Amino acid sequence: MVSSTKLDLAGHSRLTFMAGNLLWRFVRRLQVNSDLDRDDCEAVTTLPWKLTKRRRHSYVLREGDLVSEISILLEGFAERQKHTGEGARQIVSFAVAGDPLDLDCLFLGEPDFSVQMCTEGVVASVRAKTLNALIDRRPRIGKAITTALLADGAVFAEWIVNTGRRDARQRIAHLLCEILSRLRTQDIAIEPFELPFTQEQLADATGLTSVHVNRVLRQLTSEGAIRRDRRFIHVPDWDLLVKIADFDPRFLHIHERMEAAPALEQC
Amino acid sequence: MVSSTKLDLAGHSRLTFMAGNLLWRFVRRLQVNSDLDRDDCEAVTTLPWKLTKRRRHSYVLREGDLVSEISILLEGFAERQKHTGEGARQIVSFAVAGDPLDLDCLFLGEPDFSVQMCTEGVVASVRAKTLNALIDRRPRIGKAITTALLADGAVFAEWIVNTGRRDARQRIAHLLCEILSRLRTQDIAIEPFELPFTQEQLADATGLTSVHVNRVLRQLTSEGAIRRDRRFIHVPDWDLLVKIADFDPRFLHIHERMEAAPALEQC
DNA sequence: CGCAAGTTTGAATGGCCTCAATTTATGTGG
DNA sequence: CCACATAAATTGAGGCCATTCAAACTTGCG
Repeated sequence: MVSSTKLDLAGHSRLTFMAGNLLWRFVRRLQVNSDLDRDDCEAVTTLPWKLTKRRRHSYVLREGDLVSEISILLEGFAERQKHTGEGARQIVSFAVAGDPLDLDCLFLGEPDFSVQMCTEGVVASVRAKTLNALIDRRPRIGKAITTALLADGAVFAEWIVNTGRRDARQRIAHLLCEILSRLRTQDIAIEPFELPFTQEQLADATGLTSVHVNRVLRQLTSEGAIRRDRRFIHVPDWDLLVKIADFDPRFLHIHERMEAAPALEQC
Repeated sequence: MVSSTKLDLAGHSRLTFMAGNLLWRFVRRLQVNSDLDRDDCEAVTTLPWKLTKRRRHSYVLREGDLVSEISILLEGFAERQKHTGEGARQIVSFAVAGDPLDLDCLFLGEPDFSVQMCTEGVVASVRAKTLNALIDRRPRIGKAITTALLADGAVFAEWIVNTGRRDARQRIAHLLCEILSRLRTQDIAIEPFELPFTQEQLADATGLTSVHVNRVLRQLTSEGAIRRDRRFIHVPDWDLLVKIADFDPRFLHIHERMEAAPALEQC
């Protein structure tokens, strides 16, 4: 087991100390698809990360921004979104703790999307140059990053299927299944699961309107697939939800390699 | 300007010679996003590629296949598709000459999609091991491959926007604009543009039915945005089509670096 | 030339949208 | 801790875009 006591960051302010801990979530995310040894992991966590507390609805990145820093979500939820020329919004992915928010810009440059916080949360950022240097120094980390980004791409493809070929009820159920599955790989979601998305966010992620999402949520509730409490959604019957959603988790490319990951300390 | 006369492959059988020529299309595709010097380019083209002529509708790859070889499309059109549990098909991307077909499997392993030829065409394949070794030997090529794959991911994201937030007329117009833009980077499409997709393929790519695609195509024709001749679609008024489609090519991440690419000989 | 694949057209249906109003939650300042 | 303002959720009525079903027609291919 790796403790965080060796981090350069130890001894700083409480926030900084927590940061060192939280960064393991990013490492764990990389390890979902790749094998990284102890040295690799420490090389990642000991980069000069800058931690920022973010408020709900704040923008981490806007379309067209110059990306000189790369951001990782360590706590909370965020969304990646695009807009049509007519102003309609489409959410193209959600990020949970551990997920990179704009890492693909390291390769592609200028982003054609925005990233906005769904909840308050914590974001770690590091200079793109620094991260590039690390990748050059440690090809295995570069490969792990590439693989993680391509796994995100596979999720994009499934979203195309979701909006293109499933009805509203299936779309929403599928989205819920996906988010919950991804949370589990980070040991974040303990039953009962809770999701902090507004109905408008669910609508913009599924290509529906918030009015219709409201009606579908009611239907899913009456079916017993979900239970609701204010903005939070519980899933009392996972199997039922999976069945409704036509959910096959293979597109997530989650390899069961968690035993190799260091335990995530409580913060 | 770089000519291809120095290729090792020159002097082989006609097919092999053509192959060497055609492989520059893949190199050019990589150069859309990355800088590769002469040595890098030759390192790619001189890999032990195996060329295969493919018939229309044949499968290059099926979901769940073991991917021991990586395939590149050198001529023709192909589609990447997924299926829902209920059997509905959704096309998640089209490939044009030069595009990799399953290169992401090099990182992700088992594919969760199928690849099928839309037209007859030529596919180059090489052992995954061999390509991996090349990437390890030449990190710049690895980075170019990563970047090209992430650009494909950005196209996925735009497809989510397309199916989620545009109406049928815009969706089809947008798809046509995308394909034509990508063909141009390969100097393949000379006016008048021609597209070989069936209406069912357009439907499965846009989340519509073929019946409705037929009606929308007629509308686009009556508007003067396209002209049709059997299975082929001409675009007499590019600007009009772009306007209808709400098409902003930035999501394609095509950097105008074509002058650095070698001229593509006629075959 | 004949079958299969693809296109075209019509009619009826329905899933989801639009518009609009009301109720309930959330958050902020005093 | 209440009052207020704002954000989010809820509900109803009406309408349209795209679907479904079905049939005729055209093109492609062996």
